[in-house]
Amino acid sequence: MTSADTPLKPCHGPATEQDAPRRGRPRSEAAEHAIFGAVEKLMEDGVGLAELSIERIAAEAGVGKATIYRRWPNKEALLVDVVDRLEEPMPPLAGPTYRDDLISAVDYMRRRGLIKRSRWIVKSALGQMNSWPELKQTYHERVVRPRRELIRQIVRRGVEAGELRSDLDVELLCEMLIGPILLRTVLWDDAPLEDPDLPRQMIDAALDGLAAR
Amino acid sequence: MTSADTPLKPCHGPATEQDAPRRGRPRSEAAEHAIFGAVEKLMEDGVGLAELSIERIAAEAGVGKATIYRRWPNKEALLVDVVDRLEEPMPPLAGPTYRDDLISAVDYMRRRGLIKRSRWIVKSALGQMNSWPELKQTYHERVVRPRRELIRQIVRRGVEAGELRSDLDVELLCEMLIGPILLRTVLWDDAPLEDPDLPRQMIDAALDGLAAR
DNA sequence: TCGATACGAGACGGTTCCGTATCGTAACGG
DNA sequence: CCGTTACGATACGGAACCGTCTCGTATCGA
Repeated sequence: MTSADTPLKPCHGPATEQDAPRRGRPRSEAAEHAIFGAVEKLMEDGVGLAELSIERIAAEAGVGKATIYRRWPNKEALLVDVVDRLEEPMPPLAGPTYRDDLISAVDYMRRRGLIKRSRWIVKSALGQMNSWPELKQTYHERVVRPRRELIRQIVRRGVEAGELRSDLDVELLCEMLIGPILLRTVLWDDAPLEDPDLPRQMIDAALDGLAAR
Repeated sequence: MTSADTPLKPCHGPATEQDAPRRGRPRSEAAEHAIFGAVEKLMEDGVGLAELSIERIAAEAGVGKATIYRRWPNKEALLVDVVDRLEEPMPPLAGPTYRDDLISAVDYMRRRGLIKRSRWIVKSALGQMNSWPELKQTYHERVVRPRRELIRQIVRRGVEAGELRSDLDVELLCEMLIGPILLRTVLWDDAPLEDPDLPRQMIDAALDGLAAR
C-alpha cells in the first residue's frame, strides 16, 4: 500500500477552488485549459469518440496523463464535464410575439448547429446513448431537456393566446416546429445552415402550412 | 511466407455463390446466418459500436474468428454488409394523391423507427460519420439518399399539381414534411411511434399549418 | 479414396489503451 | 529552508482486440 497513505481526494470534476486551501503547489489552470482545448480540437478534427483516448488527449494538450487523472477518475467523467462545459445557456426570449420567440429559438439551434463541436457531441452522444448511461443523462439534462422545455413553453403561450391550433397535441406542435432545423443539424451534414433567414422561413412555413391556397 | 501459396480469394462480402464452383467443402450458409444474427442481436442488446468486436461477434455466433475473416477482411467490411442487408426497399407508392404517398412514406419511416436494429444503425452511423468514410457512404447511399429521393419526388409531384406551395424551396418542403418523424426516431428515444395514425396527423398538420384560423 | 476447402476452437505476436507509479523539477505555505 | 503538492514524462502490468495461424474434424468434387 503505497498510495493509501496519501489521501488523494477523489476530486470529481475539474479543480473546484473552494474547499480547504491546498498546501503544496496549486493546480495549474493552464493545464486545465489545455486539456479542454485539446478535446475540443480533436472533436473539430473529426476524431471519433472511440479514438478519443486519454493518452491522445494528453499528448495533444502537452500534458502528462497523471495531470488528467488527478482531475478526473476516467475518460467518461472528463467527457461528461466537456459536454457540460460546452453548452451555453439558451438566449433570453424577449420577442413581442410567440412567433418571434419561436424564430429566435430555432435560430439558436441553427447557430449551435454551425459549431462543429456542438454537432460532434450530438452525433457521438447519440451513438453511445444505450451503452453509456451517464453521458446520455448529462446530455439530456443539459441539452435536450432545456430546449424541449423552452419550445414547449413558447408553444403553450401560442396555444393559450389562441394563435396556435389547439386541436393538436402540444408535443406534436413542438416537433413540427423544430424537427426541420434539427434534421439539418444532425442528419444532413451537407445541408446549409448559414442563411440567417432560415428560421423565419421554417417557422412561417410551419405556421402557414405547406398546402397551396 | 506460408499463406502466399494458398491463394485465398480476397472475397469481399459474404459468400457469393456465383464464381467458379469451389472444390472443397462449401461455405456454411448457417455460419453466415449465425454471424448476421449475432450482430443484430448485439445491436438489439444495446451494445455500442465500439464494443462490437470481431471476437465478441464470433463468440455470440458460436463461430470461429477465421470463419468471419474468411468472408470479410475486417470489421468495417462486415458492418458495411450488415447495414446493406438490413435496409429493405421502400414501399411502392400507389396512393391516389400525393398526400397519400406522403403519408405512406412517413409511415414507412415510422415503422423503420420502431425496429431497434434500424435505430441502432442510424445512431451509430451518425457518430462514426467523420472518422469512417466507408460506413458513411454506404449508409447515405442505401438509406438516406433513397428516402430523400422518394420524398423529393412526391413533393415535386405535389408542387407540379399545384397542391403544394411553389414559393418554397423543394428542399425546405421535404424537411418540413419528414423532419418531425425523424426527430422522434433519432433524437427522442422515449417518443412514441406506435400510433399508426401519427403519419397522417403529421402530414395534415404540415399541410394545413399550425396557426389557428 | 483422396485432395481441397471449411468448420470451431484457440494459441500467438503485436498494438493500443487503461490506470498507477515513479522519476526529477517547480511552485506554493509556514 | 522545508514539507507538500503539482507538473511533464515515461515506465509498468494488465486487459482487450486485431489479424494470422495451426490444430483435429467435417464435407465437398473427382
